Amino acid sequence: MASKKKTTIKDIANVLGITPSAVSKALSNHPRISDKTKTAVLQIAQNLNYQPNHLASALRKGKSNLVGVIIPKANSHFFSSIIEKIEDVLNEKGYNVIIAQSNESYKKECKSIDALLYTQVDGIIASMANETVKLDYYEKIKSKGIPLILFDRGENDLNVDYVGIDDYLSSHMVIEHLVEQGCKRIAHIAGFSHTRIYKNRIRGYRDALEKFGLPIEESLIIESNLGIEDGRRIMRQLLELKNKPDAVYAAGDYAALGALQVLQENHIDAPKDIALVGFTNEPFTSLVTPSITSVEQHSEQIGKVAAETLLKRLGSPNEKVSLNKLILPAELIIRSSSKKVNI
Amino acid sequence: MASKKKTTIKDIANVLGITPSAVSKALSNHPRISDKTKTAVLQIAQNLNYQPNHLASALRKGKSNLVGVIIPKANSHFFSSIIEKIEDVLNEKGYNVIIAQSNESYKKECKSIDALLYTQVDGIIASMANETVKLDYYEKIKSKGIPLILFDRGENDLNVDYVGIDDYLSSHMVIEHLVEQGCKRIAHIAGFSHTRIYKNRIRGYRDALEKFGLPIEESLIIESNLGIEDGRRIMRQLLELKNKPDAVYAAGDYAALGALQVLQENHIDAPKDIALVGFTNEPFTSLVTPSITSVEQHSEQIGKVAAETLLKRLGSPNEKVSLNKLILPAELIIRSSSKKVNI
DNA sequence: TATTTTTGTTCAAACGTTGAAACAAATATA
DNA sequence: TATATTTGTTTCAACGTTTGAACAAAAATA
Repeated sequence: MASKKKTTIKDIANVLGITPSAVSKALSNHPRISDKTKTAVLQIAQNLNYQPNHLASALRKGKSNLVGVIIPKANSHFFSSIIEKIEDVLNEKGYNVIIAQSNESYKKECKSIDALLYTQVDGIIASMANETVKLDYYEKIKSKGIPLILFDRGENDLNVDYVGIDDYLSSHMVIEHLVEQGCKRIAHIAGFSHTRIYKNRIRGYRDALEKFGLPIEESLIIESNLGIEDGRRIMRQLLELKNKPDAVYAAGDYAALGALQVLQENHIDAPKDIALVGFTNEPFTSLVTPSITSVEQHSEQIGKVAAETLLKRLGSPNEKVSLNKLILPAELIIRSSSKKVNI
Repeated sequence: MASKKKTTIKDIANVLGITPSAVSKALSNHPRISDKTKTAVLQIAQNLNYQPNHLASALRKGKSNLVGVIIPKANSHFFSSIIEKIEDVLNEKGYNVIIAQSNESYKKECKSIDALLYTQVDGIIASMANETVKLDYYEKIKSKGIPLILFDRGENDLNVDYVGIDDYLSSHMVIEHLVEQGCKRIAHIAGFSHTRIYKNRIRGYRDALEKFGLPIEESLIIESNLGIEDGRRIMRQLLELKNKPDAVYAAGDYAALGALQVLQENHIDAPKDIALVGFTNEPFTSLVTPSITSVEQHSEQIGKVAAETLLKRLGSPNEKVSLNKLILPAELIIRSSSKKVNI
């Protein structure tokens, strides 16, 4: 079968009686190659079904045209649509994208980083695992001079480009909305405060309460991993308080969903008895009954901007471009779970 | 900064006063290299922070250790957990995984295939886009002699290894369950019959009805893309029939969810009035109320077997191993939406 | 016609690693 | 002690492409 031996630039050269180097130049449209040769080369290349050997050219050029993307989990609309957008933008410019999932594990994240470095990616776009507190592996990327862009889950200490939303302001939007609905005791199912975005959401929550003259009660702020089970557990915990909240703001949609389930199991009406707001605007928030109010982060936009920022870095390497901290606007999507009927 | 020039095998050789080739052999634990040199090399490699250049070794060895995975959309538990498992198995053996999403588009799928081939992947694991009917690009993979494994969405005509579940039997399980619940008029929200898996689900549905002595009515079988909107549209259509069904079997969970929404909007009780069964066991099926009965395909298992099958091909290339058609068992997860209370 | 410029191509080295073959030294076997 | 074997290393070419320099021929300029 013809499948065994791949055709190389050399084969084309032989057919035409010219040198491989001429073929190479012809293929890359070098100005000094005659149009005659160029068309001839293209023709033969087609005939022989020539496919350039990326490995060889990458080696020679010291550039792999591969970009690594590290995400906690592809299994969410948020991340998968970001990836889709990143692919769009980078493919357009001739880059291919390698996706690695950390599964929220620090160890897996480190392995992924090593794998990407080993594959000689030209750049990395990443969102950190929840678990990650040590930044050594990210420092490693930086120290190799490989452009690194963080999105969503970033870390200020790293001093790299970042794309995300204004979590602090988003919390304000949420609280403002709930206050407008007449809520006075707003609980916060929070993410772990060692992660920047969750810390900011907590800060925003506190400051907003203060702004609206509501008291801050520590018993109403509970940190977790924001999974469904966390939401269930914490909601139960909140319902056991002598003084129950009249609203719950969860920093993640899955936690919000868990909370909703517990409310329904206890025949507590959302939004009438307790209003509920989530975060991330996962598709299911609009599918469950009642639909859940949530914060849309415009993931495609985040993906687009992250990819474009990387391209900028790749275009002008080791240039001392000042750091980009790109904060995109978020949007509160108001649904049934927080619309008090009596208002 | 030290980041600019990467240390190579040559640098290590220079430090130790030996040849690059000796270093290479030491690093790959060649038996003829003395332990003394080996430890020395390892030591210096560490000191100089040496990272092997994958590109060079891949070029030389004619093997990239990269495997491409093509999926329609990462945004589902089914596909993302398959990927996770594939990564597990392949990373273990020193392979890295490149993920490409086709977004159910034939054009994007073709582009992805080209990108993977260009990147010189050693093998490809793929699940075909719904849209795909022309197999030319998959033939291209085959013709290059690159191992190809299909899963879930496969195609018999391609003559390649396949991993999936027994769709025909799964339909039988569903119908049997519904019949046990006393259902007599079972509608089928089907996938497009040009796709093998959906064709088989339809065949299973028909044959099972026949087996249980139930009439087959063409008006109760409607093909679609199985999105939420499709489910809604088709459910409305079914409710307009003079003779309504008493059960609906959807070949996809999203379609089932859409159907459920329409039932609730029309105050039709599931399962009492109309029982409902979905397919794929997406996480949300257990989260909505009522929870939706669905078919679990054991995605991790599919991922594991697909990866292992590829490894087998990579291990013994161009060997005439007979084709593997691996059909794994599926499982019906019975939930509220199909449990008739009066039985 | 002599000289410069332009055009189209070839030459040769490089990218970093690998592995077969060659080789010398050390060790074992006769 | 002479010869065979083993051990540890070096030599060298190769993987396929790219690129700057060199070169000859053709075209333009003087």
